Amino acid sequence: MLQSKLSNFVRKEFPKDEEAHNARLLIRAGFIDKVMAGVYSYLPFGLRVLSKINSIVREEINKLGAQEVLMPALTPKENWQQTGRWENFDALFKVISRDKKEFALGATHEEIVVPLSQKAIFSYKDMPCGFYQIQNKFRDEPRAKSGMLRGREFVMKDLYSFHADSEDLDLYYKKAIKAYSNIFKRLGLNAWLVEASGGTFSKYSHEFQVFSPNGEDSVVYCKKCQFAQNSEINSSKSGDSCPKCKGLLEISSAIEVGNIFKLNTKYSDPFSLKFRDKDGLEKIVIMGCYGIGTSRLMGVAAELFNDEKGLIWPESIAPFQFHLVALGGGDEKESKKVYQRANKIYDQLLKLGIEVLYDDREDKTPGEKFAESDLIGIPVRLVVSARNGTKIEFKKRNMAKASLVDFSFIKKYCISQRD
RNA sequence: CGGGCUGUAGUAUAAUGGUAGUAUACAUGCUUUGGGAGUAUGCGGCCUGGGUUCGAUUCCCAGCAGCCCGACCA
Repeated sequence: MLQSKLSNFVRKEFPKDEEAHNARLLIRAGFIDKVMAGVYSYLPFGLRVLSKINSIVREEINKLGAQEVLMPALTPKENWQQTGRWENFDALFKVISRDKKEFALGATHEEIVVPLSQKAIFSYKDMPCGFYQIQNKFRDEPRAKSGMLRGREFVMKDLYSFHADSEDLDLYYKKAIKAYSNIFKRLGLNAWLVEASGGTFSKYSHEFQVFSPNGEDSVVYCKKCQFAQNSEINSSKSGDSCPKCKGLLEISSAIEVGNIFKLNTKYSDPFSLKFRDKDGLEKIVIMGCYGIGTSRLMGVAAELFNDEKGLIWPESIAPFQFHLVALGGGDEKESKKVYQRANKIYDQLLKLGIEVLYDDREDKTPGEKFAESDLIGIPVRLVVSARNGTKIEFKKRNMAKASLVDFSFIKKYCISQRD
């Protein structure tokens, strides 16, 4: 994309109404805009990152065999009454229509997906079966905080699985854990699988937690055997011995990036979601649910991957792979040549199918271009200038050193990245 | 929902019971071009309502909004 044609949302100052590192950086670098507490717009750069996260999640969940659907955000009161959550779910956003009918904005979709699956699940042969969606969720949080980490509207992938028996659920659950691990690995996140309470969903659950000093959660963990529990179900202190391997327990604050539950019949019961089993008997469907906040993941990445100059995106979710920066100025003829060379490189990169942001703005000084480039945090910066002649300066965002290369090097680099 | 802090220009900030300042951004000109350039000119502002006062952006009260702590967090 040509930067000269893009609206520039980059700011010189951090916003005063955000304290959370992730939101400060994302807003300043022009990825998101704050609309109100806990609600943000995704700007061109931010949307690219979010879309990439969603794509990775989609790929891995598709591999699980789940089917993507899109359910409504506006949902009927009756469904929530059926499960008792119209009254019990405090964070449910409720809206009233002009004829005084009440609705809920989707905070989670058991109440919608169960009646939906009722239309496709009749036999044990119809299972296992999984439906998922990537959609905006609404939660009336008592207090929105930590920037993108706890919003009132956010993007979430929610998957619901349906099974004839609990063994099949166990199997699916294990596969889901693997899928989630793949997702976090691809995002460059070191996520721990942590046992947690099930809240109102079920007896217990598993969370995926990324350690960070700014996390809301607290995790008790053992490096030796990977034992990990949320502090809400384990009151051990740092230095206590691990119940599994007697190793040393440690405690870290952490950000929850995924949560999976065995729902069993909690939501199939109220809707009488039944099927005919091999033995001819009618039985109740067993369920699991699996959530990942993809907009939160963007916040987590921003929270973790940065330095004093700005963001540093992992390749897999960077808004662009290359930031091509042309430095004109000085002698007019030389300047023209620089932009001509840069234009050509831009075209060549596009032909290679590379996502490249091209800073072709002739009215910006080098200092401003560099500062903005670092702030945006694209993994590789390519500089074309009179000083570099026909060579291109190649610099990784997370490295201090730059090197002068030919286009053939860049081509090779792109190919190596694909493998 | 309790407690605390804060609302000044697009953004970030300063001062003040009596004409609101700086930086940046924006517009125009000239100069400049490898780490947020220089210069000149211009445009642009005190959250809302009430109270005290001759006079309130400033003090008081309320509301609204934002942030933080707590409670909550499916």
